[in-house]
Amino acid sequence: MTPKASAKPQGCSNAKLRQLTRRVSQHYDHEMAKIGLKTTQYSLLSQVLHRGPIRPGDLAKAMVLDASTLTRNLKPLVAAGWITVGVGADSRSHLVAITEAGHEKHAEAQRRWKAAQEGLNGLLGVERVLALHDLIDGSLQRFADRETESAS
Amino acid sequence: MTPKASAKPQGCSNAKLRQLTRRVSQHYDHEMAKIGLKTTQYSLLSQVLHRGPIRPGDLAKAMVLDASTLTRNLKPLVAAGWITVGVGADSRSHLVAITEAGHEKHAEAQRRWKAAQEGLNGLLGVERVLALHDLIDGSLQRFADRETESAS
DNA sequence: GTCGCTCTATTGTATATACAATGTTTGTAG
DNA sequence: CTACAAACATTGTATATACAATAGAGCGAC
Repeated sequence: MTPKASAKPQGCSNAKLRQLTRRVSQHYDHEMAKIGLKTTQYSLLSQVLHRGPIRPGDLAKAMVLDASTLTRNLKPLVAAGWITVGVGADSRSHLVAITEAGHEKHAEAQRRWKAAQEGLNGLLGVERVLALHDLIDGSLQRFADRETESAS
Repeated sequence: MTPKASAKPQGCSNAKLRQLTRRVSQHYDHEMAKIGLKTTQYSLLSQVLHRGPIRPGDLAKAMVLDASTLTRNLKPLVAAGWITVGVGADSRSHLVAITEAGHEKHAEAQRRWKAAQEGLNGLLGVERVLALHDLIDGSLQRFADRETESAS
């Protein structure tokens, strides 16, 4: 038996992940704060730009977010006039879309995002970031697969 | 130039990380919910058990948490009688400690935590989890190093 | 000794997050 | 056609999170 095969993760995977997420989000937030945005808001704006107009439920699924969380996260963006939530074909469903002002804000924010992204690459090293992306993507896929299975 | 050297991370590192954290935290939370705890609360209980009695500021630093966040996260645990916040030697500093009931709750919760941890290992694969731990630890170290530098 | 500076922690305010409960609309069984 | 189930989104409630502002206690300079 190789050492690798018998090694077991030490410490709480969840706690470690949350710690790193706090650090990284703060890094991005400090950049975004210069233009009055949170990184979560930039993410949302970006997703609506690329996927919208889209129903809230579908957007929540795409972002791996609870639908109720999405509803609440949209509020400040709607209040700022960057996003609209209108009625869809079906009167019980809605449609989320980006506005002109939203487009402009996104373009402005994208420059900050790139700065933050490159800052992180510099701090952690590009190879480490690439490795992290791979592991995260693979892990997210496992979660997604499990959901698909259980639905069958 | 090798392909590896020129590769750049695609997509937002922060968004990816947050997505995975949501998934993983939900996984742990579903296990912890059986005994009426959030995983963040288990983490806190665990840290106070191992490090306490400890001053709030020191605990916050150790957990990479804002001091104000710690103050608030302690409240439900203090209300439940698992943790106490008393005065320290210096009358402006406090001391956080675990109670008898806190010990018992922690022991109960630890069994759930182990189940969640092993469930995650099974879902993602032990090697992937190990690789994630390494990358997270290395990344956290980079952040910590930067702080030390800037303080010098 | 007292005025200001630093250290420590908490409270004010806003967002992020999720589960449970609710409301509203649509479809369907009878 | 009516009563019930399914689909969709939101609101109720609680915790997590951070920055800014506040409060209170020690410590030094003079």
